[in-house]
Amino acid sequence: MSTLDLAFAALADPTRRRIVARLTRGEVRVTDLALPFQMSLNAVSKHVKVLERAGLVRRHRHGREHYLQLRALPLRDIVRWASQYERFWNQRLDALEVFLAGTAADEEKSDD
Amino acid sequence: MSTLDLAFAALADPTRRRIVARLTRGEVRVTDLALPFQMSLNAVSKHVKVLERAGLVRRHRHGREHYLQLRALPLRDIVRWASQYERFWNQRLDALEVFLAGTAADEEKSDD
DNA sequence: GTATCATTCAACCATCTGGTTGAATTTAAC
DNA sequence: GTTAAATTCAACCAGATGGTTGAATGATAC
Repeated sequence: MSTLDLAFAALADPTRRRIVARLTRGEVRVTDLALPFQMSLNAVSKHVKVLERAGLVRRHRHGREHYLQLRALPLRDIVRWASQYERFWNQRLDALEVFLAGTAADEEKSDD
Repeated sequence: MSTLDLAFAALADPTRRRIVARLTRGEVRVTDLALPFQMSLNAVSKHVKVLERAGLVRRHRHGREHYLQLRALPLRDIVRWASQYERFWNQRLDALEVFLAGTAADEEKSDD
């Protein structure tokens, strides 16, 4: 599986996106991370492992505690990949915009 | 499932990302779309449906032919979501960069 | 050293996924 | 109107996913 595959797949789960969001506030232990979630610690632990495999989380052990840290580079790759298509979301959003855009045609082949 | 969930999940598959890329060159029929892929037409058809459900592809029928069109807005949502974390991939890429960055500390809590 | 805390490992389960094949549907072609 | 084309639908299958519970591991506390 490619790194992009892994990153996209990891972020497809809302629990894992919440974990990513949580990690912006700094390192957390697995147990603390799991607290606000309505699922077992084991389930959260598995989610963390998915994020780790995607390179989105780094872990460093300190005794029996595992501290988790955000690793954002895969997010940059995702932004880069998706940004290729920027010109496609700026154009032809819906019929109204087509109308409003009116004569301001751009170079792309137009179809509806 | 949220729209972000669906978009991330849809893009986690390399075949579907190839389909998205292909659609930037304009509309295609399902059959033509399927040609370069080493899988059955049915498999491609299913991939297209996943992209449709995620709002990344629009279909309009013209007789018995289904023309597929890229819908890029969900990609914009993904870029928006991931870009929240930009500050996290610009900082502390690895130990070397930390060293090179040297005294140029920023406001975020530092941990390793 | 024994009890306890933080975490993972392992097994299990239901559901989803990505592929297949074969039949059905709808439209075009002759 | 029969044949053929474009596509989906349906059933099936193997493997992944997201959750559970219970046991194992490893470090701390006392």
